[in-house]
Amino acid sequence: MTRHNDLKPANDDDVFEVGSPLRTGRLDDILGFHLRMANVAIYQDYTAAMGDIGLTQKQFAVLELIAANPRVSQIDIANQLSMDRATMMALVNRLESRDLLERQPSPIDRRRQELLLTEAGAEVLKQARNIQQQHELRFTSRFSPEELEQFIEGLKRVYADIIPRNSQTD
Amino acid sequence: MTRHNDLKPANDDDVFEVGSPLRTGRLDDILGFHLRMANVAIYQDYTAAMGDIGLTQKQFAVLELIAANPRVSQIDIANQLSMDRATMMALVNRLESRDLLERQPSPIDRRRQELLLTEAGAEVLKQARNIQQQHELRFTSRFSPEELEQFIEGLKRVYADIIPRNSQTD
DNA sequence: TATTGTTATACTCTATAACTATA
DNA sequence: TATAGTTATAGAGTATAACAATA
Repeated sequence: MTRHNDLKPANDDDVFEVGSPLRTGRLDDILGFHLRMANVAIYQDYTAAMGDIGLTQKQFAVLELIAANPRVSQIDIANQLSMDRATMMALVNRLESRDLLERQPSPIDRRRQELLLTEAGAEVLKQARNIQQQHELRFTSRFSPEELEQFIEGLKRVYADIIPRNSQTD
Repeated sequence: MTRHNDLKPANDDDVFEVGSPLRTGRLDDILGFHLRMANVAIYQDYTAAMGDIGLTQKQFAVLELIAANPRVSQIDIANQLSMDRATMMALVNRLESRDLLERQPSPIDRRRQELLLTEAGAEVLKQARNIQQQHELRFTSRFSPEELEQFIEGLKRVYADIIPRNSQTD
């Protein structure tokens, strides 16, 4: 229950008591640390909420991208999400084996497989959207509309120059 | 290079051109999506920057927490980072096998192992901090001090009620 | 030559369950 | 009974490299 580590406070601003969190030390000054913690918090709530459906955040994003861009290729989705082709392949395989999407060879470019939601996929996506909305609200409700807009703008600033991962040399 | 998918724009605000990113559709309204993209952007830059040292973000955080809380136990670190005990175990094993930290049985509570940085661990942490600082700056430089403070406050709001994962029933 | 899909391998992280020794 | 550490297993994501078919 309690820690035996309640000694050696680093400074007066950072004393801790039994049962309190650890000193975060230098981590507290690191943007990436807070970003990761926020991501973990959302990931955990998302996963718990989505339990029955069993769609990961990435899988959900892929289904949404296919819904918004029918007949999109794996590589375009991968680039959009800054994922590797091979990772995308594995992810699409999983969704295909659950019959949530299908691959169709492109008539224009025969290297390509076009991705389409199945009826089951569209149905699952619909259910997932509802759950996601509830989940989302548990976090967005902590912000005023103006705050939220500004916050999301900050997030976009962080990933503004994110790199497509399947471009050049291989 | 180009996509063959340049048809069926969803609406006038969302037309896309050849070579442009996909339509993100509903994803654009999802806080968790932007948070994950921001996290991916930082993760990729971090990983590239930390290449030679080979410390993951989590491993770096664990070393920092040990540095700030000498003789801390695995479970306290796990709770602080909202990680599972078993995951923490594996992570500490990796760091121990690289001689970056050592486990010492607690004289007070013999169930516990106290964690301490080795000299090599302290040295690696020092190097990692320098690299991390350069990396960090590539993102924080996009914010004014006031913007950054507000942005981080938002992140903290998101993970304010994050759950310790090793508390109750198991 | 470059691109898309594909397969294979290896590592990390995550989640769960169970066991042990200690409290 | 509950806790800390431990072990084992399985699924998911990530990174890299290579190959075939096609552009």
